[in-house]
Amino acid sequence: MEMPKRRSKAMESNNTEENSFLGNTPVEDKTKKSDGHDEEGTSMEMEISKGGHGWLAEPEQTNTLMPSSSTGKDRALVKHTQEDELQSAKAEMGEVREENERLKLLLSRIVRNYQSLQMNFLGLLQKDEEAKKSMDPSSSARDQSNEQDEDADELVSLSLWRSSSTDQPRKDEQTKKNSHFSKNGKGDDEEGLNGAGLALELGCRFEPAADQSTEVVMKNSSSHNSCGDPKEDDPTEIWPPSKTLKTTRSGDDEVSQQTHLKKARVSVRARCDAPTMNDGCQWRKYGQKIAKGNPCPRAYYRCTVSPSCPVRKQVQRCADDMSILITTYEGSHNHPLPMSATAMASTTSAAASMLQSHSSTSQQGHTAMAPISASTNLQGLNFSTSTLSQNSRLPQHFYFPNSSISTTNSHPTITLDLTAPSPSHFGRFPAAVFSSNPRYPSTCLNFSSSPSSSLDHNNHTLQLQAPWNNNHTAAGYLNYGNRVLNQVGSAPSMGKQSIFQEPNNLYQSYIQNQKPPPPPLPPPPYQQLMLTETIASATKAITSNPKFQSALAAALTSFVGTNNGGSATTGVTENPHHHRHQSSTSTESGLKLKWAESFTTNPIYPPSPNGIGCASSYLNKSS
DNA sequence: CGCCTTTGACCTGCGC
DNA sequence: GCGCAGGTCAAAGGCG
Repeated sequence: MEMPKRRSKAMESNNTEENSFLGNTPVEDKTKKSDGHDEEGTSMEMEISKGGHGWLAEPEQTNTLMPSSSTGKDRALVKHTQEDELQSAKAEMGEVREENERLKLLLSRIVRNYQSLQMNFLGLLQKDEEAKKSMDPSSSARDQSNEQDEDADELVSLSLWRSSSTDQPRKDEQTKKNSHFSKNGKGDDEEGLNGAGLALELGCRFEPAADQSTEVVMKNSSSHNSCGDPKEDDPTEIWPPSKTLKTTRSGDDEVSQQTHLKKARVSVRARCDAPTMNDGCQWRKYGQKIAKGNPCPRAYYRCTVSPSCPVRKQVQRCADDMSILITTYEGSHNHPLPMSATAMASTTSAAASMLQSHSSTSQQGHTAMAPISASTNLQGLNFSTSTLSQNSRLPQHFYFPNSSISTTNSHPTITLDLTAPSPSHFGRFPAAVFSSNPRYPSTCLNFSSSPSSSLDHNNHTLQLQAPWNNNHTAAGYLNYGNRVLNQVGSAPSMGKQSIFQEPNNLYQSYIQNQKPPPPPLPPPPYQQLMLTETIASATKAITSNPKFQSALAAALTSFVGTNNGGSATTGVTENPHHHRHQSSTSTESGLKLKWAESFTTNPIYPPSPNGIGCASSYLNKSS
């Protein structure tokens, strides 16, 4: 256990050296880029720089067109210079155009793939409904129905891996997928691309058996975020050079890799009155500790779905706001997950992968900024890691100068902030707040609402509102818009919350004063809407709404500095079954209308006949 | 009776 | 090397 640590230290220094440019200013990045080598994504960076996006503003450009007023020589010189600049600018424009074309292509692929999945989903949905209808008292019918239900469940799970809509036998599919993960070294085929990374990665579909599967799981789930993305199979592309060094040097690749991966954590901040968030998994508490700096005890849970499951979670109330529950996940499940747990699992897995990406590119320690991989797979915030290697070379990142809300110093932590402090709703995009702890980058994907719905084209943010707390479930519906946060990172999520949290602070104070311990009564059903739902629903809205798709395209255009040779791995993954469950089985009264409203524009997931747009009933199965 | 939580002890890693 | 803090273990007790 010590060795990996020491190695990782060395790695960090290595990494720091290799990625030292990450701390450079955008201008420096630009300098690097403009020496003629157009690696993937470079032009996009340039586009961003030129596009008026504040964080990549480029002062150089402004000088080139300075009017000259002196002699003819000077004038000629200036003119010459200007022509050069013009030419280079034109060349850059061309590159940008190419890049845009590629991204358009990518987007269209994503859309096509999505539509295909949608068709599949609808078909399955119909089947399912027919099966339910045909459920009669006869045992045979029931058996059949049950079988179908099981199949459906299985389909759900299996489909999570699908990056195409093919209907292969499920068992085979799963097997293939698993082997595909570990073996498929190429992926330039359509399936690999599949909507250019439109992998339905929900992360936790592994053969629940072997001990060594754990290692595979760790590798797959954390570094392979998009099953269809072939590049992830190359460890050197997944891991920063230093990390690769680490694993190769040790001669104990899997163990050390796993050791490393275990350190990656995903922290979820959500308002929740319950002692723990219902994330769909089964947990057993194995310890509790008072952590320094927080009077609230930290509870340690381990996943009990499978005895060998390495996943741990820590639950702790936020010291500043007791209504906020901070749940930190570590590890990846090595067993099939309940439906209700897939979204969270995929989210954490994906976020962890994203974190790995950050780790690979921002091990600068003192730099309180974390780059973001531009690849945002919004199935549960599935941030593809396939562009890792490029990220490490191409500093297309966002820099946010703030420290993280992360509570750990020894683990790279990504924080998903799902606090929903304000009932205001429209025009939100998740705000990605990036920060770092002293040693590891920490990323905060802030899903909290923002005080303003104004449009600002300097940033592309996505905000989702989590319907966690009963007190905020009035706003517990999803909205999206094209809202931009200026200097998102300049205010850490906590601070950010404080900006627009006043009404809730009142409530929270009230809560804290009135009932320090969470009420023992079970919350209304809609209160149990879990992160899974929020994320999945967000995904739903994200993927189904053309507006969002265009927004996504914009985000891609702005964010994606890396493009895998036209097969950028960014993709919006879909889990049709997941949606089916969510959209068809809801019994939540508080949310249903809102959800329904949110998805009214969604032709794929219309509100259920009874007007229920989104459900969490499947969550209750496991609770 | 079995499962779960509690809780003190112990282990490990990290900083000084 | 030492101390601190985080994390885990495992016995004891509670609960259904």
